Amino acid sequence: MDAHVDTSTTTTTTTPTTQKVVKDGYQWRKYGQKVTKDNPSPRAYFRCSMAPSCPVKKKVQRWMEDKRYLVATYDGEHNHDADCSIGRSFASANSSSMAGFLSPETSNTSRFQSNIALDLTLSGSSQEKKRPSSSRDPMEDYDHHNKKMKIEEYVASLTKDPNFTTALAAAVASSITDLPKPTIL
DNA sequence: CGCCTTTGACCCGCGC
DNA sequence: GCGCGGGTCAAAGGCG
Repeated sequence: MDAHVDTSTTTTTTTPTTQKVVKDGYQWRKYGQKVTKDNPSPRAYFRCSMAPSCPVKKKVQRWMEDKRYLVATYDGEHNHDADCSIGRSFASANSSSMAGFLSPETSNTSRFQSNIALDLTLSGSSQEKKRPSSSRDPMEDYDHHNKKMKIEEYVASLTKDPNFTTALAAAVASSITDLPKPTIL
């Protein structure tokens, strides 16, 4: 699959299905939540509920550095099609595994996953995202920097990248524009 | 009525 | 071998 990475694809397709349809074109079902030691904020675990056999998992946790933001980590590949066209572009972006930011409390507390996911490849600092099979886990990328590097640190380093900041701002902005009631601080 | 969210407990793996 | 942490499963409740 070709990597069609485009932030503008943050098209928040408000699928009129129910309300559990996330903007990335997939339905996610929460199956657990846990507070980790590294980050006092609870980490939520989601699975793709569109296909029972879909191995994709998603972890969402508030960014320790700035709790207004959420960090989403995708694990695995969807073995089925997305729900809508936007899902396809995201599907290619999310295909292997990646971490992304979700805009702050732009919606109801527990509906946060209904926001947008920003592909980190846009940061320009980690263009090599989709390898054949070696680095399916995001941690693989962190290893390139430091074995001890944690997600939060990785994220922090990314924010120092002006390209990433720009991409993040763009994504957040587009999400605001798209959301019914923006509540960004 | 069906699906999703929430919470607690249990299990597995890793490090000391 | 023990302890700690992370991740997953299962049951109950709530909402659409």
